[in-house]
Amino acid sequence: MNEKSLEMIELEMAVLVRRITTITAGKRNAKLDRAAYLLLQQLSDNGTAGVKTLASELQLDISTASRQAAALEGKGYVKKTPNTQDKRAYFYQITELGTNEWMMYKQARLDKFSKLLNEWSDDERESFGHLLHKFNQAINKKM
Amino acid sequence: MNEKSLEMIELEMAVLVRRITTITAGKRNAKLDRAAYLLLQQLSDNGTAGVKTLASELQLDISTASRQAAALEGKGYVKKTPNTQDKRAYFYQITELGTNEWMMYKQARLDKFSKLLNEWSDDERESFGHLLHKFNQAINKKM
DNA sequence: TGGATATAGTTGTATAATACAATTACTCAA
DNA sequence: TTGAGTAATTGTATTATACAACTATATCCA
Repeated sequence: MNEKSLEMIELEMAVLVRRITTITAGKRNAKLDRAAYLLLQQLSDNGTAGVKTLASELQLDISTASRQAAALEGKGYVKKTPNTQDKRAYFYQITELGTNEWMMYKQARLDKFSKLLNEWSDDERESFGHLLHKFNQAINKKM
Repeated sequence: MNEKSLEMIELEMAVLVRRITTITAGKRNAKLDRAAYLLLQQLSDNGTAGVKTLASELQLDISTASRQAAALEGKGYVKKTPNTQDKRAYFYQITELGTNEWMMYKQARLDKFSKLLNEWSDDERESFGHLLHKFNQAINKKM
């Protein structure tokens, strides 16, 4: 294995996380944070789910997922309905308001990425997306 | 611009940050955290620096950099010497102990990445490192 | 030259995201 | 029918961060 590439990935990954933390830290006024965004994305993609499922999909502790879901419910972005089969459990479902907010937030993110990457070639963007996906899969599989 | 690639990057980036947060969150016993690691890296690469410089290089608030530097000084990983030219300021320098810890932490990270990426081709690893670097530069320039 | 302004660093305080532990209410199987 | 297991919530602690107030020093200019 080429050690130089490995070192580059290792370093740039640390820097990337630092930068993204900086960017997403200051936004006090934003209606959605990254965690909420991914949670809504899950519900939007896969329909209803309970806290346990959400936590496992997002690789969060159940308690964290529970608080996030409760926060989103408070804002009216998700609806919580009791599971009549299993009275311990609930179904969470994204609301129309939640869908709207989620789509607006997503569009804002897309705009930001679009500006960041507007000088890249189509090849580079495609390759980057593909490799990021592959990397995330590797994490899922191996950690 | 190919919208599909953009959407892929946007989504995978959110997932990546989530995964990395999960990975780095639980490590109570680790001697270094990511922030400290980057700070030591700066001092290791560029020699001495004051808090203000470190903060600006890491894109942290000065107060945060100050606390991190103080924490590292407490552990004996950096040495703080007064700047005799400007008595408001100090020079921070990595110690031998700090260098050792930093190198061990770095090696542990490299091992982890090595395992994650061991099924990738050299081309993929090189390309990923290069694109990550390019992305970080874009963030630096445009945000 | 001395007072106003700027700067390096520290410390107080607040916030956000998280994990772990304890608890509650319920389910299920022996 | 009771005891082990489970879904969710809530209490508590930790960590990383930013912003604001402050201290000590430096610099600038009238």
